[in-house]
Amino acid sequence: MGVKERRAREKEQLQQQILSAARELFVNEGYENVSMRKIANKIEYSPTTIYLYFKDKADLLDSVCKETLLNLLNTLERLKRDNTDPIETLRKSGKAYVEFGLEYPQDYKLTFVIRPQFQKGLGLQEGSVGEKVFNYLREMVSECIQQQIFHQADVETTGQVLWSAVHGVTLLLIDFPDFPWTEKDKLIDTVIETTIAGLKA
Amino acid sequence: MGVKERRAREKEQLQQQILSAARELFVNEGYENVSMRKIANKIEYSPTTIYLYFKDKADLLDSVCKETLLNLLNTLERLKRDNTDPIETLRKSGKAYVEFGLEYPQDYKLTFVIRPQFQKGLGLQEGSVGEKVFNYLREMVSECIQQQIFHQADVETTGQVLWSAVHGVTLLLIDFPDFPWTEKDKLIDTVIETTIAGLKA
DNA sequence: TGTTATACTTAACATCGTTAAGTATAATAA
DNA sequence: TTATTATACTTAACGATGTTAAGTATAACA
Repeated sequence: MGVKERRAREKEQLQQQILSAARELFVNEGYENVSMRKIANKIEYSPTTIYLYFKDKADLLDSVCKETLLNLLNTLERLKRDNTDPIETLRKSGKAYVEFGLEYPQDYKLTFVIRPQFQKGLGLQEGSVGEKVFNYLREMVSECIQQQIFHQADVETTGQVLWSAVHGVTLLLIDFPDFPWTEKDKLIDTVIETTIAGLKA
Repeated sequence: MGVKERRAREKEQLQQQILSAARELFVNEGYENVSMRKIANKIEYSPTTIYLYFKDKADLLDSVCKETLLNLLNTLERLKRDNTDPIETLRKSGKAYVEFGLEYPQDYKLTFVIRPQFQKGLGLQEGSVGEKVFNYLREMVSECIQQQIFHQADVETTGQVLWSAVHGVTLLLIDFPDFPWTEKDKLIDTVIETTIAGLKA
């Protein structure tokens, strides 16, 4: 009776194959410039096959995003495990957050900019990966406040200020690649340092 | 010999009519969901007529955004005229920037998020209104540095850090209206205060 | 060996941005 | 006033898009 299991395995493999092809194309060519036919070509199936595995193109991007956000969450939580100093963890987390956005700009923009526009409140609703990421930020900030590193005691506001800073610099770097930015790493570091310094003051 | 002038006037009127229709549709339905045919319908001309006035759909978006940016620039420059204290002007400008974004969220997103996606690098090039807005920021930061208010002497980096902060909080407030934010004005003020404090430190 | 469910494909639809060719009409010249 | 020319706009079409309905092989089962 292993037939059903094998079939299920094969389906899952193809689903993953579609997902991988879509990710690669989305990242390299941009969501709008990737057609279902292009994805189908890449995996050597007919375009309609994709619809047996994903509701539509947006669902496909949704799935790609969820995967990458899980990666981000993993990266962040690994950081927390390896570090004991909360302020240092916060620093590294901020950097990792921005770098994630720059590595997967399409995913980042869909999740944090495009999708909320059409599906209001769906980006950070309960149980979503996005919410888990913000919860991670809450925990870190909370530790910093407990150790009296930050002057202000409001976890929520402090977290939101930090998030604004990293979100802002991430999107600016993504959206205006030709602007004469300060060297990328220096800018990111300065944004994070400035915000932390401001919270300490 | 007023014929030519009248003709030119009529052409300009139609151009403005197209622009207005496009803005209204873009803002209400989103750039991607608005077709050239839909715009044409609204002004009761054939779709191809639009191409006699604008190179393509992206050019149309470009023009809409330029208008929006000019509005923002006007708001900011009025602020500078009324104020002498540079740090106070900076504070108020930051607040005005965010409030502009929240008052015209669709325009803001079109200009700073959607357009760069379709017209790479065209948002802040030389002579553009976007560049003028950033130049305004440069001047203000420059004055603050001259008066030795900010510790760091790098005008560019300092400006970019400030921009990241206000851009970030603006977009977060627009895109996640259902998130349990700290009270709006308090959050905006805290973001600006924190960043300025960090730059002073 | 015949039946049925599964996995995939073919063909088509409506719509998109955009271009080339064509047509009225207004302005000019005779 | 009439013929010519320039201007403003439209019609028709192209290739490509996301997506759906209908059809076809093939594998699994009775």
